[in-house]
Amino acid sequence: MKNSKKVEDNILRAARKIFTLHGRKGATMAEIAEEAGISRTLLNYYYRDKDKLFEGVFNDILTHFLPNINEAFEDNSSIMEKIGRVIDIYTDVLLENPDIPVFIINQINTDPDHLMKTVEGISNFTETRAKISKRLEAEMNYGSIRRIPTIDIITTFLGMVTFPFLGKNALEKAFKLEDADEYKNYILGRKALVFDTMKNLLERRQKNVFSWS
Amino acid sequence: MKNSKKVEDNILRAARKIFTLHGRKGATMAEIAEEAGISRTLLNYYYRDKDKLFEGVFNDILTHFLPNINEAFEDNSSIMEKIGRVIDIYTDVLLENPDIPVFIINQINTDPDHLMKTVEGISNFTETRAKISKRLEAEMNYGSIRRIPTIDIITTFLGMVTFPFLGKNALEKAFKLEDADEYKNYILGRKALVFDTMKNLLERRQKNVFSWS
DNA sequence: GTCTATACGCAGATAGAC
DNA sequence: GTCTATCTGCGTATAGAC
Repeated sequence: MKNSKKVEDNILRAARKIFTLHGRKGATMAEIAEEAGISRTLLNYYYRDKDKLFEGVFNDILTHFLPNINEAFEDNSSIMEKIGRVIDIYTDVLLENPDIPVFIINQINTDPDHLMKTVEGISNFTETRAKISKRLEAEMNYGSIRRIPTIDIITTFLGMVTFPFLGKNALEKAFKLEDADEYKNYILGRKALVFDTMKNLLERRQKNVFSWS
Repeated sequence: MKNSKKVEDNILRAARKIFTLHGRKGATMAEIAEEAGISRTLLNYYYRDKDKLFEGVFNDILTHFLPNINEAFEDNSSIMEKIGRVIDIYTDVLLENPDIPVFIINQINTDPDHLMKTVEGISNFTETRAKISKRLEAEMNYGSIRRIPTIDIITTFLGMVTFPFLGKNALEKAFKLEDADEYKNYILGRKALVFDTMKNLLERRQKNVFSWS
């Protein structure tokens, strides 16, 4: 049983890579099998068909992409401290799983309904989302952060955190990040920049700072 | 000739949609033909094979994605005015072609070399890039903007501008943007937020503002 | 669990009539 | 330019031996 567990993990890793690269339709069982180092028929033994395999990868990715940020909202730290922690958590998870953002974006574009429904069905997602909204609302009422739409907070955060992973291959070439360490250091150093951006987004300031015309 | 031009444009539009959705491998000629409202064989008449069609879509997209921002760097306006104009240009182009970011991200992940080489071969890309770098360098030396790596400027800009398009379908559902106008207004309103973020990134400030630990 | 052999359908591409 | 018919190969999936 220990060995078959190991094989299954390896299959999931290989399948994730190929599905991310060529999409649900474009990926072939043969290529996944080759990437996993097993035969096509053996792959079919573990996952009876392509759909089952995709669902396996899909669920595996979602559980990683939705790290438990619940805990960050449990203690009595300040809102900016919480945001710093969430940036930390997401950055570290994505450094370990850099292909997750590409996979999710493709899923959003090919089958958004399936994605949203699965996400809502997972553990405490809805609960966590409500908790975060409530906290932000309270902070805005109190005046400790600026009153801006939640969608702006979320897209700014996700855009800043995920884009370096979405464009990884191009960034490495365009900016000559030769080895893996250079890329990793760039990502780690970026945590502070993301935090500063979120701070700038949320902090209270004089009016009309947004207009440039 | 006028009619065949119209048919070709329609094919490119359909092909772009299907390639974006299912990838270069996953997209089928039949589905593209159906989307374009013609038969498979007629599609083969216009584009002899799938590769030719993909290249057609690819080049079409690149010329749109690399709008001529050269002009923005020609006059003697301030650096922030230029950035405001570039945000304007990109936002407007992407509103007209919202699937471009997804297509590019997938291309980055499946065949980055091909992408980089094609980009470098296009019009005045290299020249424009050099001009922008030079200008940023000069501003940093002069002290009018903060000294930060170009990669941070580029990823912040591209992440802020493209993410709402990459995640369009999910954002519309999560934040109940029911009709097309609501999404468009959100994107247009976001221009100011992107500008403010870039301003915050580039403006000079006291040291250590980046640390939160 | 892992292999070989095989069946079946789908997708790409061309020939040739009109 | 647009159609019908057809060839060929690839990909999925299962049967069955070991």
